[in-house]
Amino acid sequence: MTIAKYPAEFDNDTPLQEVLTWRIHHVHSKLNVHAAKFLEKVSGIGLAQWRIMLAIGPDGWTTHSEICRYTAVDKGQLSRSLKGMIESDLVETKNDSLDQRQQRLSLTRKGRRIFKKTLPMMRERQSFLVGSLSKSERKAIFSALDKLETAALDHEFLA
Amino acid sequence: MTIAKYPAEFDNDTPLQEVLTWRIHHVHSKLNVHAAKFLEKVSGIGLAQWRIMLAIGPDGWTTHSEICRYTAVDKGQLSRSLKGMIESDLVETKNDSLDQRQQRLSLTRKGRRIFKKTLPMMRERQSFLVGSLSKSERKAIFSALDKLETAALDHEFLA
DNA sequence: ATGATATTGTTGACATGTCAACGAAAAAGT
DNA sequence: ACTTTTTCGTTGACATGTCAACAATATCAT
Repeated sequence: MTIAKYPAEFDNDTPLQEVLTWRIHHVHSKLNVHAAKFLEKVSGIGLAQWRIMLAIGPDGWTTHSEICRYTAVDKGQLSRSLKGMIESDLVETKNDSLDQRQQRLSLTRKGRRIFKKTLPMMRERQSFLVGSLSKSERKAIFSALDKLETAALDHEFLA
Repeated sequence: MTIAKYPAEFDNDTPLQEVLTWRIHHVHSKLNVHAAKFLEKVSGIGLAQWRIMLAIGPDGWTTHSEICRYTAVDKGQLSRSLKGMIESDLVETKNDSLDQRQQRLSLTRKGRRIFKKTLPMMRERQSFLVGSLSKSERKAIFSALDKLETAALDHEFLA
């Protein structure tokens, strides 16, 4: 009934090393599920929607492409998510007078209300999670993540 | 054109803390894409398939539920993945004589060939990735991931 | 024994992630 | 000016993740 953390085949030569990506996969999925449940309870919105609200922010007008750069969400996915958020009156749009291609996006009054209610809860959640780490772990995990990211990119050119 | 790493709204009080889950999300997705490309090039199989092959192993007969426990993959997803792998002659099944509900699974000769070719490549990849970390980072990221995982579980009961 | 309960694997439904093609509009090159 | 290239957002296709319902079989309790 217990879940094996480390695939045995990887343990032969290099015991812990091998399974890092595996661990990240699992932890990521648990964190995702947790965030989704939490958000659902707190404000009834989805994780994707929350990320977008965070990128739009409580005031000002953004564009699709700015959100994409900011959140690294796929533009197609963003387009579809926004459609839903406009339908449920979380986001409103207006035309950009200078560039006919883009739309300017902003939270509606309702969206802003939810945003302001949700932000402190999400902060609290993050504090709880990060609070479980020691200071050195906190520092190390960030630099480790950065390094892994660039290592994955570098490796593309080799293999 | 640069991607903002940290959502500004989270930076007010607790600069780095807040975005840990965000960072994990991105790095995980990059690693996933990388693994998929790598596997595609090396042996033409998908990441989900590779995880399953790893769980089955080069010899012996396993069951669906054992693989689920081992890999923490959803059983429905597993069922569907296996269907494809059987079609492409990577996996074969036989009935379990003692329990009519379960099937016993094993790699075919072809599956075993691919497995043996792929394993060292994936080891090499992992070594490359983990090799980019210092020893202390290596240690810290594992314990940090463990703690985050349990913290997410604990938090369910609170909020 | 037999009736309630749990486990195994399949299937359906739906959200999310990833990639590529496309039309419209703007920017750049000549 | 006008052709080429780039950017912006939409849409389609398809893989993956998550949850729940289900039939068949096994286990457990009495």
